[in-house]
Amino acid sequence: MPATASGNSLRERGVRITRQRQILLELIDGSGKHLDAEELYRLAKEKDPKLNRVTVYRTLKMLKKGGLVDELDLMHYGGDQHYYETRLKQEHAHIICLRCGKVEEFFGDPLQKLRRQVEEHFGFHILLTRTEIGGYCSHCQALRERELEQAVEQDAPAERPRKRG
Amino acid sequence: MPATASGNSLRERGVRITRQRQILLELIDGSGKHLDAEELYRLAKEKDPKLNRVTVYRTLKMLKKGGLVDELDLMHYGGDQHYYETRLKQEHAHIICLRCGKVEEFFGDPLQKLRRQVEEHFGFHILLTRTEIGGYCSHCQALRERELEQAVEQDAPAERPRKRG
DNA sequence: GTTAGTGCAAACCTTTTGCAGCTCT
DNA sequence: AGAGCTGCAAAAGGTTTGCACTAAC
Repeated sequence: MPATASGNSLRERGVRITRQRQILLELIDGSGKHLDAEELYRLAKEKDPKLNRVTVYRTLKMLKKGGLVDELDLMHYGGDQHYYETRLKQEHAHIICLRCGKVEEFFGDPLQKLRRQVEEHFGFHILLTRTEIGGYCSHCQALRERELEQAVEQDAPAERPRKRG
Repeated sequence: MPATASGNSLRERGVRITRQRQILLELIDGSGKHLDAEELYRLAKEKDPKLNRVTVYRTLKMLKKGGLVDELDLMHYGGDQHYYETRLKQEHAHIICLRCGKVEEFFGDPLQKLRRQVEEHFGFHILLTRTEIGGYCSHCQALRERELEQAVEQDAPAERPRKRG
């Protein structure tokens, strides 16, 4: 169970495993999606209504610092918040459809090659990497074209969804 | 000059070239660095003290939308603000030293290969990409080690009371 | 003259901080 | 017992919006 693994690894560093942290770790590990702080908070409150938003932020910060989770921006698709995922062994890129918001993950040798080349070329010691690719998924490409045609007809440009506003 | 090129390209889209926009375009194009909104605002005010911060944000948004500038996060090195650069013909990664903040740019075939593979593999239509790599530059690696050693020494002068003394 | 763009103030969203009290070890 | 963690309130940082006025075309 990944949550337990993280728990152990944290415990060894002298970090206390509180009820709140267990809940949050399980959610980050268990949910198949990339959660942002607010969504994580919402889910966590279902398990413990007293759990505070601040605790979510503090826990995320700690996990980030400890290298247990990675922080993503997902091309700011949904706004300026950050998304989180448990750190995998293998590097991968995130591919975000700017129309439907679907996120794909790409594991491939260009990423490892990039890493190696950067280390060699600059003598750089890499700690974290983030590769994000935005555009339209195969499904949305046709739909997008139709949208644009309609937009021209109606002179009403379609904006992508935002949380604010 | 790039500012003029951008200006023309904008004009063709029916965007008005105001004094404020000229100033901002020149700054983004001319400065060798990656500026964030606040720094851009500061520099712009030197040329026109009446220019408003909001205009900076609105102009950046427009340029982003128009594909004339790219938005970077630089691994949130300096906080949660965004940085901007004029869009180059060639894709490149940003390599950020998390100690000194120095930013290197890497142009290399892994990036083109990544792009091609993602397009082929997912049938994805790529609009923008962002690759950021954080770590320690060659210069800072040694300094970082020394910092850590000193931190340990100052933490535990004679003994090393891990849990209690 | 139109219409897009600006400045100003105020709102907004996300994240952080200070502090008193609670809890894990 | 005591450092570490939590909750609450409040603030901070970065960005956006509403509206009346101004300026580019």
